[in-house]
Amino acid sequence: MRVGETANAAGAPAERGRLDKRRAIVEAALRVFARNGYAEASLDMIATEAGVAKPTIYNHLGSKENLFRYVMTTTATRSNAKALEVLEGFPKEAGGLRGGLEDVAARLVDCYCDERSEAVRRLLYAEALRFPDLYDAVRASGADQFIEALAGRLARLANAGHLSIADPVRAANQFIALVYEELPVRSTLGTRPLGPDEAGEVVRAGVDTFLRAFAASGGGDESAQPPAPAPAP
Amino acid sequence: MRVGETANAAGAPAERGRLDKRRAIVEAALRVFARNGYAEASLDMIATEAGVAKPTIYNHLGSKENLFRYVMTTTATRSNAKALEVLEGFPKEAGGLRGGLEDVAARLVDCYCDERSEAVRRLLYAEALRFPDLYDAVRASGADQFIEALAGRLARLANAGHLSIADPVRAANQFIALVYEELPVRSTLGTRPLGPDEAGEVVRAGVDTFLRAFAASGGGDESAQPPAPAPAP
Amino acid sequence: MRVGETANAAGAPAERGRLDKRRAIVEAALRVFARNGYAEASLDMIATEAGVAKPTIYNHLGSKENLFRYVMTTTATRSNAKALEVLEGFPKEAGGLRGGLEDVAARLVDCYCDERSEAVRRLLYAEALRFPDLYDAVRASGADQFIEALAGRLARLANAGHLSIADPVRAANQFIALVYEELPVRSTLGTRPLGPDEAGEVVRAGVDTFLRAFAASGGGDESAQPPAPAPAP
Amino acid sequence: MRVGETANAAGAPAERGRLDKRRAIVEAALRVFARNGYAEASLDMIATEAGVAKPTIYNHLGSKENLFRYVMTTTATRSNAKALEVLEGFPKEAGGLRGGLEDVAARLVDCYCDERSEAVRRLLYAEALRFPDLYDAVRASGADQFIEALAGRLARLANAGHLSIADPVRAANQFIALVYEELPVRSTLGTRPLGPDEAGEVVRAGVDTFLRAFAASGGGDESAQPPAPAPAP
DNA sequence: AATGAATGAGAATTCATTCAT
DNA sequence: TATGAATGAATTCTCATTCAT
Repeated sequence: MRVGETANAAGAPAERGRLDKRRAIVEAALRVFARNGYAEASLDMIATEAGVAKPTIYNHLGSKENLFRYVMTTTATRSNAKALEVLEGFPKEAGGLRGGLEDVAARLVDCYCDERSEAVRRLLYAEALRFPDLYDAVRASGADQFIEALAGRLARLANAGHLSIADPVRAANQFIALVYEELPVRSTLGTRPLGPDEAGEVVRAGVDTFLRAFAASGGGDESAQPPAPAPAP
Repeated sequence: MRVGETANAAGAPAERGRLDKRRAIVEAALRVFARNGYAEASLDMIATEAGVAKPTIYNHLGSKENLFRYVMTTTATRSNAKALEVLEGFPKEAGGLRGGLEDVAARLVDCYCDERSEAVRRLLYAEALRFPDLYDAVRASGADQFIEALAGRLARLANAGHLSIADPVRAANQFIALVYEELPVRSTLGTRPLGPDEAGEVVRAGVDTFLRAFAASGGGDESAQPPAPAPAP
Repeated sequence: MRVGETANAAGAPAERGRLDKRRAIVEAALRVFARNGYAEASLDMIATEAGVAKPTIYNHLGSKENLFRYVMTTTATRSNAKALEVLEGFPKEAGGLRGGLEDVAARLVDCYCDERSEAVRRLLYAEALRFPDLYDAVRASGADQFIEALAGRLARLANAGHLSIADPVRAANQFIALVYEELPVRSTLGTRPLGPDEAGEVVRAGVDTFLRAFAASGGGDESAQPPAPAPAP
Repeated sequence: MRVGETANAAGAPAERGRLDKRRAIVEAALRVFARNGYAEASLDMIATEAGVAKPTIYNHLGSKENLFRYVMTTTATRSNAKALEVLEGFPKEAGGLRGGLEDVAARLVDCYCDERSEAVRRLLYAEALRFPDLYDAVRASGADQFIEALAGRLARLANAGHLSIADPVRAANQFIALVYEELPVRSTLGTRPLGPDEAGEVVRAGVDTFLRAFAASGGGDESAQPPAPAPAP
């Protein structure tokens, strides 16, 4: 039994203990990698934090590199699932469009700013050269799917005449850029907590700009926000 | 006897060699850190690549950590200087506004995609937790200055009635987000070269969205781009 | 229901499987020890190669050290039995003496060059210090018995006047030295296959020298070989 | 400066200390390898026994494997030099032939039974599979040279009519086999000291058999030894 | 100022062995 | 009886750093 396996549904009690250990290892590993980066995370730390002996990690995951890959893809997949759930609340009509977008954006940003997501993002950057394939794998199982789904939602709104969008994929990318990209800077790459509603402000401003750009021209945007007062930098 | 950089006739040869070594060390260090990350960059590699003995690095820079800080801030400062130069070409009138913005954005993106900048960005992410102060230092001496300057330029255009911007700092951030943020993904965090004009497309689309959102409402945008046909993703 | 080869009605099936496992373990162990030496042979390898679980080895043989001892003495005993069989063809008269000795020597050398014998010899050398008693045990159950038997045969020939031998044990040792000792060198200690008839040449030359030295002085050696032309080294 | 180097004649004082350390490492390594075999010799032991820190071994010799190779070839080369010296006393005339051969053989056997030689022999056997090339290298720089030299001496005696030898290389091999090969068995592969004159007896008996076989036929062997009384096995 | 040499501390990984089932 | 899982101990090797020159 090795890495890729999924638990057999009705596990024997022994199997149960085994899976507990495995889970403990993976969770500890994410924490330790997040705190220290790949190179400076030692298996000693991970073993201690997981409450298992070092060789147990090797029994389960094979090697440090493999453990890292597993932790990263697993975590990214979980994050992605949450992000996709967010899309279910995507507005489908013009009525409440702004509010709907803000809501979706806020919850999306929440996913992105989750401690684990931030950790994965930092680690991907950090190890982009050591694990070039990993970035692609994580994107494929994560952000790319999300972009596609978001593009589909935007296209529907455009088809219905509520938005004016030529290239939905690009618009999706721009949407995310507008509502999120200022935040890593403000949180020092997810290292420092954001102030209350700091994310909210960025989200509202981002959605505002997005709607200014893409709201269907004749479009009665019911609640065109008045120019907000400049927040402190 | 230490002499400044102004026409010192005599006495420099020894001092000259010393500075050469220091420069060689710093340059080698950037390359090695960029390739391997902080933890896996060994002073042996750096010393070899710089053509000096290991203790010489200590003589000049004190410690690995200090060398890293020095390399990062120095490089970031240099990058920033280039970015600020770009702003000098910023358009000041409505005529040629789109072209001017595209030009500025293109050159800015060029700076951001420079090998050294990408390396610094990756390293900042990677070591955000180990060197939390470093991120702030680099931002302060780099991107923050640039944002402020860009915000100033935008504000001038707004004052002149060419753009409609309530919060120039936020608009500056959004400008950068729109014209740049898609690129790291496409280049695998600066690890893979971009296709020809891949950056150009992103830049044009970003400026287009920016102008849709912020062009002064009555504003005769001389060349309002028609909705582009959707490019292949 | 599995039945043994003697008509034991009841009780054997489980026992049968057990013995099979034991045999599999011992055989796998010999191969693995031979390939890797004692220290670098892991019980994992042995278990895998034997097709059993690691603890099963402990159930059967107790410990790595004990397994090693058992494998070595067992194998040596088997080798010895074969060598003793060879002696049954030992010539008993002057007629065909040379041919008979060559024949015996050839078959003896064959035993010595058997893969398993070579392995045991290498392992004995390798572990002479770690298992000093093992060497004696293996000698006692192996080569020493053979020397004694060979000495007996030579003594009989001497008594019958066909050979002139003062100390039969020493002569036996010298016989073996003459017909065998060049071979380990040529086969890199049993690690490389010998060329065709490489062993044959050494054997013939050895027997020739032996007969020159020990043929009964008046002795009509029926086929005193003329000095052979020097073979290529 | 690396492995193969020989000391520069007039070493600076610093260089002197360096060479001392290197020598200490190599000598300690031979002892530890001899006691424990390759696999069970740890660099910790070697470092401790040499009185240096572990990394110093790596600085000097690069890796455990390389250290082993170096120790083996170095030691073998030294042994060989001694063996070749022995040949200088080789008898050149019929007069005193037996005594001369016995003398040479005794001193040769002394070389072979030297603690270091025995250790190298054991290690070669032990690691024949792990380091197949090493055996050849050691033979080439050691025993093979000696065999050739001995063959030359025997050929001279044959040319002069004092011996009757068809194939001198083979005769050289047989000479060594006769005077030496019984000894490893008696000393448990060099692991146990030989009794007083145990080697002497084997040597005399070996030379006796050799001369019986190869003394020039008409040859007045001045002191044809009477058949010795059989010694106790 | 620059360097060759040396080292203490710590890294990943493997192994013989033992439980609990 | 046979086994999957777990582990303490030990291995090779690397690294940042310091001396003596």
